[in-house]
Amino acid sequence: MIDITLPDGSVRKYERGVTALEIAQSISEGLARNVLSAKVNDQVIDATRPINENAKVQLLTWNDQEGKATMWHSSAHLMAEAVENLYPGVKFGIGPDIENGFYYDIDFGEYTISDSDFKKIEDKMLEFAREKQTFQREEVSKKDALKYFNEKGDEYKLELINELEDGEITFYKSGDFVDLCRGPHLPDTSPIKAVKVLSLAGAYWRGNENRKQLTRLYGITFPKKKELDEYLVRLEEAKKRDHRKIGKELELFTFSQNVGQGLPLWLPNGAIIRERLEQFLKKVQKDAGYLPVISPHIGNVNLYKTSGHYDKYGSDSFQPIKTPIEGEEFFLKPMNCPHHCEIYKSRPVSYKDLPLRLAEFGTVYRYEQSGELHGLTRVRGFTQDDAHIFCTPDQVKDEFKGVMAIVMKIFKALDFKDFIVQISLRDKEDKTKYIGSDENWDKAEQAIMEVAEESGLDTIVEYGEAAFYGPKMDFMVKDALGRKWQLGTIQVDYNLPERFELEYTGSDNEKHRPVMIHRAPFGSMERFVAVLIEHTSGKFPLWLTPEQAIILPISEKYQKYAEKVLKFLNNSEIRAQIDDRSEKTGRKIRDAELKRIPFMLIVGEKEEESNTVSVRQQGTGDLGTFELQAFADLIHKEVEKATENNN
RNA sequence: GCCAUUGUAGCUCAGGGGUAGAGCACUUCCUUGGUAAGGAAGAGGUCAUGAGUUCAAUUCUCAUCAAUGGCUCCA
Repeated sequence: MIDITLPDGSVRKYERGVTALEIAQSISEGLARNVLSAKVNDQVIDATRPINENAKVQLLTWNDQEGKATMWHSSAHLMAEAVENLYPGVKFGIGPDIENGFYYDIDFGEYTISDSDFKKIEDKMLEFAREKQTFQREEVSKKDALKYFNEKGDEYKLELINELEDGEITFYKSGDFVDLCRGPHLPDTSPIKAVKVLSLAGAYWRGNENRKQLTRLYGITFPKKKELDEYLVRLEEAKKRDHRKIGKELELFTFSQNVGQGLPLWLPNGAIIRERLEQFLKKVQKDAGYLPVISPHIGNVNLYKTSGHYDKYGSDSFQPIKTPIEGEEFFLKPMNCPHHCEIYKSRPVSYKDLPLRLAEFGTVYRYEQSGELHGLTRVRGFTQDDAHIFCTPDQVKDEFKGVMAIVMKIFKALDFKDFIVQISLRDKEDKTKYIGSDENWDKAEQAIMEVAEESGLDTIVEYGEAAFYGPKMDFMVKDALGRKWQLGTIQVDYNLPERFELEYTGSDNEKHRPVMIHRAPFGSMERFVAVLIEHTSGKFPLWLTPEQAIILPISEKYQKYAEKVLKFLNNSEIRAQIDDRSEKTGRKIRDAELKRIPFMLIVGEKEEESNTVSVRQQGTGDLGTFELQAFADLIHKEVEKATENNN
């Protein structure tokens, strides 16, 4: 007999070789029906695998993320089985579960497949699922594994098997489909009641663009039809928050083929929001000792040869502009740092001048691959809220901390709670991708790790994700559809000061090399506004919104009074307009609601007589009658509340 | 850049080898109204661009451009 410890701490005795499924059955039939897999001593395994020694066992169901993962992983096999049945001879790459569902990379060979084929794949999957096919695990020798896929002619699986050790190779068989797989899997296919093949995409084998592109099919499955329907509704809801859609509806920005791909045009409403954000950050930065600078949009090719960017990105940039007579070459600036280095060099610097913090909302241009462009989040021309801090090595940590404080201030002001802090360090294996000395890299990486630890924020560390010139800390936020975007960034750089031979005179009257910190709390104005739109569904905080109030006269008779109210509001620094169309009040309210204008001020006979406004709040409803000054105070108080936190 | 899909009025979309339609928005007129759509009339499109097939192409074919979902990339 062995002791099985359940999550509630209770210990039960079972025969050696008991399975999680049997344990579930011993507790209740209902539980047994719902068990998808099991966590045994922190390892997730098939619910049908024997347990041979004392263990902690957690039964995993649809309510556990790991249970879902098991179901989706098995669903990937089910989809592969369906595809193999419908398109004999196709070859398979990998097919893992993902955050929402699963995918399988498939080489369809001669077949061409499009989304019109999804239905029959789904139908076949459901057909197999209803057969209650079991997932049978089999340990196979490397030799036998190679033999099987050699006969099948699947070079992708052969490649994977060749990288595995003999003795750790397992196959799973469901129906007629046999796959190389570590598992775990469902006991059988019966929990899969609703399936949806979501999309198809090209995906390079092993993520390498020089290798063959396979067809990736994305799908998701559920134990109940209703849950699938709800998921699809949620997807539709999320799409309504898409910044591209809201940007169009609220007239925030647009694109024109005549201007060019990835080159956003900010419309007045969007420009107001962006300006407000810039003003806000400028004030914060002024208080934090930053100095404004302005640099041109192009720079001589030699500047980028000095910085090292020319070698690294020269051929992947917009190509140089040439002067007609001299033939001098200029690049559109892809970043502001080389210009700022030259500003640093414009006069001798003493240690007393440090830290020197040079800030600029600098517009940069990068040639992004056409397939990568995406609304405002990935563009070819954008404005960074950039600054470069030049300091002594001793000041790095404090400066880094100071920047983090600014990022947190911004996130707090805009109520961004759900962000990821990622620290990107060098690839441990391949250090040839980076410029700069080992010693300097170690110093920089250590400083970041220390500050991160002291900040108390949850961080994730990624090796191999560093910029080529230094390690960095990025602040990532998810968009409406769960895609991650990098916003703020802080990067330590020991390399550019070397390349530009930056110096300062120390208290010892010797020359020393400063350290540089690149930082952009918003990241880019374009991307930040995009994420802000998706987080707020276009209901911007009062201090940012383009139009804070709209005055709705009941009829033309009250136009004069409406103008008086408008004048008062404008004098009180409140952004407002009058809806003077000859429409009914209900219509004006509806339109203002849809435009997400925070306050609607209804004025008619009553209001004119008493010198008041009837206030309706967007999304909330009637707030009652306010004296003009009382309404202005209400707005000012709310704006202050939001901005006070920030200062 | 690669794979798949898409491109018809300002927006959302229907249509289809014989030179185009709806709703909303817009303009004008009527209506002067109290918390999410008042009524009528009118104006709007080389059917993304270019070539080919055809008596005839917005519709079929090809190319180009752009957008969408991914992959790769992202100083």
